[in-house]
Amino acid sequence: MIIIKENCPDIGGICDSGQLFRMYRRTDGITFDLFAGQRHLAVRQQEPGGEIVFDCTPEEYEQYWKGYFDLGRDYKRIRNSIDPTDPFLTAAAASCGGISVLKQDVWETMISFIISQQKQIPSIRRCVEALCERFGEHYSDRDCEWFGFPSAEAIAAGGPDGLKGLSLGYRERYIYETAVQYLDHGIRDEELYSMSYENAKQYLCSFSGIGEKVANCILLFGAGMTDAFPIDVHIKDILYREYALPEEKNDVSGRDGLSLNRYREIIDEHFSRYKGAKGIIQQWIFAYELKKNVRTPR
DNA sequence: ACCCAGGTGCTGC
DNA sequence: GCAGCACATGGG
Repeated sequence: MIIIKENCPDIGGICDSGQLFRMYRRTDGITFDLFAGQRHLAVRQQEPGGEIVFDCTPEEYEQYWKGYFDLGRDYKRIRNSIDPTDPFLTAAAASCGGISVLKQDVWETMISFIISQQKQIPSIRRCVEALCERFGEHYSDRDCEWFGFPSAEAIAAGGPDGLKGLSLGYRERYIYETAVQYLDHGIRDEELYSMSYENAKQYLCSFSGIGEKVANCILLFGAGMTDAFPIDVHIKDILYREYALPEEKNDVSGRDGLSLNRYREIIDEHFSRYKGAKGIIQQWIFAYELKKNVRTPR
């Protein structure tokens, strides 16, 4: 058991944040089961931001989970740096500023976010879990049974048709091809960490089914590149609604009325001041938007 | 029946 | 460079 008392992230908020897909809330509402790579971790937290209990050894904590939850970063400083004249961001940080950006396994993040495209989060969770059941190794500890995240070897060995029946749709081909490509030219996670943002993004985009948005998710949630800023439909909704100019909103109908480069411009204008934490801010406004849309948006 | 989801790749200009 | 389109599957 490891107990953290100071500067604790919001574990429930992380569970619902959409940056990972294999974390589950138990029926007691305060215990969470997290599956990452081949590992299982039980975490308990009575209230958001309160004391955290990790069910693991000190070695496992120091070696893996501490970095995984990004506990070495001063999140309070980031919250305090927020522009008080920005009402949306101020509200988002008040509601979701306890969410830390995770450092997940790169391969797992690649496949998870290839699956994520054109899917809602509950559906992504089911697909990732089904993939683990088919190709992952089986494990158990004293209170849990689970499947580890499958290796590239396992997926490639299944062949092009090995992914059928998992509701992956057109992403089947992307996943199989990426597994084969990864065996051919995949690099170690540490090598990716040491690359420049641009080179790392270019490398990731060389895989089938990984484009600009998914690459940014991998860099943010898997490589610790905290200035990566994935632009998805929810972020577009936010930027259009909260930050676009009234004139330009007059001309067009909705989020698709603005070009991708215009969105990049808006991000530059309002978020570049948070250098080193731009992606963390992205995660906070994304999670805040999800939370607000808890029932039938539009 | 219709629209949408943490998009990507391909075509044609 | 950018717009337009096909690509599966499930939910509202």
